[in-house]
Amino acid sequence: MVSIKDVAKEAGVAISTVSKVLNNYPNVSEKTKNKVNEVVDRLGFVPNAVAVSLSSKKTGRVALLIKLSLSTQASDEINMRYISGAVHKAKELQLDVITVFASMIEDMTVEEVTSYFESQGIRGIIVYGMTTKDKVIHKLIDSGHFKMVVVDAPMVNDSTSSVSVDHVKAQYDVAKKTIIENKCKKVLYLAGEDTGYVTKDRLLGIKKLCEEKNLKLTVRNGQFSELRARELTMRFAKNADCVVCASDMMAIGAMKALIDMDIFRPVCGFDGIILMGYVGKQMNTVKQDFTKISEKAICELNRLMSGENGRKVTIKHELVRIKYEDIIV
Amino acid sequence: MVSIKDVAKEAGVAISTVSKVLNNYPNVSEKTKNKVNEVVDRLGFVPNAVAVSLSSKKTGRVALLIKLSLSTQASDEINMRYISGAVHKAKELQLDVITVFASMIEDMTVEEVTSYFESQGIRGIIVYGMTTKDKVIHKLIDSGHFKMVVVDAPMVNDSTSSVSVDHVKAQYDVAKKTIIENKCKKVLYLAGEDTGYVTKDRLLGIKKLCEEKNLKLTVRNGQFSELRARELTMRFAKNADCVVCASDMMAIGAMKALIDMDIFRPVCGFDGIILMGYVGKQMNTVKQDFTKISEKAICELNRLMSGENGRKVTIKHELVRIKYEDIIV
DNA sequence: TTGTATGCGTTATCAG
DNA sequence: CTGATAACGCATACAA
Repeated sequence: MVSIKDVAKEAGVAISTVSKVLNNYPNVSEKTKNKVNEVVDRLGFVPNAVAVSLSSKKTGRVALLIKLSLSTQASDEINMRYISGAVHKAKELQLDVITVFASMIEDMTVEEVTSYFESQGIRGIIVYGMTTKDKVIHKLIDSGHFKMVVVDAPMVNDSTSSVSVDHVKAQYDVAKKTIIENKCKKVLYLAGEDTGYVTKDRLLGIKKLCEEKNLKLTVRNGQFSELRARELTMRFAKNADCVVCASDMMAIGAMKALIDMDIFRPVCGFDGIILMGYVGKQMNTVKQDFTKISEKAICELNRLMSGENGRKVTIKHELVRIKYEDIIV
Repeated sequence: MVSIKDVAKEAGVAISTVSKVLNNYPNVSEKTKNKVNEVVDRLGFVPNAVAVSLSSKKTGRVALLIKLSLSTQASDEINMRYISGAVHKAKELQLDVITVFASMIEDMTVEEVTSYFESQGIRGIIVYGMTTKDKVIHKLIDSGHFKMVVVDAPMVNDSTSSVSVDHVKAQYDVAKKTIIENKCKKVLYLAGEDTGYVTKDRLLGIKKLCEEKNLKLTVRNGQFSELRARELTMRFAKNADCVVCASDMMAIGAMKALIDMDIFRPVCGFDGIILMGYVGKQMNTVKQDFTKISEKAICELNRLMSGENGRKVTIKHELVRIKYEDIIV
């Protein structure tokens, strides 16, 4: 392993000089700069990241905190998009990423979590899919100990940014499109887990729409569960003329139930997962670009880590219909 | 941040003594051991992983090298299982994991890849889904520079282990079951990408079966593609009485094609992904426990890193039929 | 059994 | 503009 010492010796300069040209310090003559760079290239020297972070006390190390709740198709797809978006962007920004699953820290106290991350040299954390019940994460955010970005939760303070699509508007938009296309009057809305922040927002969206359009709205808690959506659809769909769902998995459950019941109701979902193409019936849904959301989250974390303050970042969404022909590869 | 120095001072001993009790060295009196441990607990001291690895020159740091080939349902599900299995087991073994996507190193030379991983303090690498065309990875393995575990590829040497199910037997088993259940005579086999190591093995399995049972075998290259499987099924399924596929995605493509063609042929797949439950028809398939495979891979890497030699590890598979009722949550 | 001293590879602070 | 030198937090050979 070629170290800075080797470079220094070979170039006939001091270690500190090499360090300076590596880090683009001023006050280094062009001549020595060139000489050092030449040697660096020739020897294929790459700074030892471990030593750099020990010395500089800055790790640029980031943790992705991911919930592996239900092991459904949907969550796998979404989490993979999150991870790959983050990892790629992180490499670009020279950050180092580790993946942590919520289950790994679930019975730790804030202090334990803090020292765990600290011992790992973590400076920033991205939290995906946080709920109101995640007390430890709330405390972590309040402590201001780490720079944090929460995806799909409204936390913002000096060291915390939030990144998400506009769930209120997105739910409003997709439902409106579906309802107008089918001239509906009575909406069955299957909401998500009531501990989720997005659940509240999406509910706001559908309520706003129904008030505006003067539609009858029935809300049931489907807990983001395909099975639960299936049951609720069986029970309540007859009295409605469309089923608006707060997630694609619920939309799929609802649609499959309707097919089994042999009645037709337009259904719309939320997320834009590939599985929507396999159900046999097309549905409107909100396409969230999870990769991009995660890239933005990394960028935002980078911003925070360079000293800037937290803020709210909103990502654009898109309305789509997912067909089998479109997704088959 | 509480350091070893603080602990030493508080406990009234030398830093080296603290280090010794932390690392369970012999020759430390019970008394000081207790005292130190008490202080460690009280102060909530956790060793700084960065400093540890710089000092010991051993990082225990591991990279997961993942291919993000086609962004299909299947690969997301499989990769998430791989990642979560590895991350969890790694935490248990006190290893530190980073995720790297093949695309991030695809246009690097071996030297560049080596110094990249080296600079990141990586000592071991798990390669998922390697193909015969991955020249750089081959060279990396030959170099013996890192401890490596290849999942689904037959590489083994002093510093390299392979982990996978027995693809020959698995393909043989699942096809046999399907063929016997349906009394088939003429098999259409849709093989995978011919650069994949598993492709060869699975092909061996089906060939063996067909010879044994004296069945007519037609082999076509479906490239693990759902679309390609669809096309091939449309073209060739009429002349066969069953379709054996080297992957679930192809099985799904084939089954959907058969439904559209309005003819029936038993179809079997390979992998055991959840999506199989959404196709409407049940199929036999091989269930690979990707989480466990990845856990084993980490264990194996840990073994290699503690000085042992590479070997071949085989994981058990299972034959299943995936029904919608089973997977809905 | 315990403590001292040195080094790991780098950055940063000073003199020169 | 350049070069010693002291950190960073910990491990470890060696001395006591």
